[in-house]
Amino acid sequence: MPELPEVEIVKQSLNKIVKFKIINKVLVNNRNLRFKVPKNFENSLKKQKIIKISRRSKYIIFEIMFEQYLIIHLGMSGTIHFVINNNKENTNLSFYQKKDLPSKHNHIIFFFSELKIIYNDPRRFGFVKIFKTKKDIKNYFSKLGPEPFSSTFDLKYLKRKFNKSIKNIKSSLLDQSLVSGIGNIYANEILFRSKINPFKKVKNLTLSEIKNIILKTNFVLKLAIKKGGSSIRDFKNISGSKGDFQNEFKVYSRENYLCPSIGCKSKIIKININNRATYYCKNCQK
DNA sequence: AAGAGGCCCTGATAGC
DNA sequence: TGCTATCAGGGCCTCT
Repeated sequence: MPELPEVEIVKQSLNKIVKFKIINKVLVNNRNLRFKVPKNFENSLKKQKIIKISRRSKYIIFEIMFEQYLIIHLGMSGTIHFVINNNKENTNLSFYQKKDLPSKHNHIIFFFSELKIIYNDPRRFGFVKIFKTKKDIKNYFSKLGPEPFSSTFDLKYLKRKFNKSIKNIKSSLLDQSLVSGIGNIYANEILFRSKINPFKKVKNLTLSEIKNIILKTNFVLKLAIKKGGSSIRDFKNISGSKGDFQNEFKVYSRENYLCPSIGCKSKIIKININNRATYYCKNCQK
């Protein structure tokens, strides 16, 4: 599920339902996530007020009074959903209520006065962390490259980085220290729409190709956010409804389908690059 | 020291 | 039906 657009959707929903609310209680059912959930986790958050929820790359950040930061990473299979308390059926939050809740793998539950937030993650590649100072969280994110929408993710920046790299463009887009938030689905989709072969060495990209990559990165990610993200296996937003971007896939998970470009008779190829499934059209992507 | 590969884990699906 | 193998949206760690 979770690349930048999906995490962005979750973040937006969380702001609608728990911003300015107080965490009454935290229950950890399973501490064995990607990293062990620390012993003081529950107590650090108990009775604390959430100021706002933001996002950096694929991380959700809860800013909590006073000067405390909770980050949640959803890994490969993490989802967040919520349940309204029985006695509050008719709150204005009912609209978001999730219909059928997963029962297994509900590892962490955050209780609020009229609802609870549940962190579910079958594969447990996700994790939570708490930072006590702004400096600590800043430091934690210091290795991340710019956000794709940020003005520092520009032609000059990429050209400079690409000149020093022997990598191909596909693995570069997945390199979170180059640009943060793009995952395997969107890397494939961005390259198709840029008409660039995933194997192409970044050193050999022309200026107009790099420009195009920036443009298409923005286009694809923004469209995905607008469509509510991609749902390919499990739920997506916190209400359990699916996103629509999977219907916009041009190449991802479309091996042997006809290339969607008008007039192109080639079939979409699937091949591994750095152990990640890579889909592309040999004819359109040079 | 950048870059490639292994690995953490469960569940869905494909193939026999 | 029931087994085994393969694959999945990520990122940390180790080795070269």
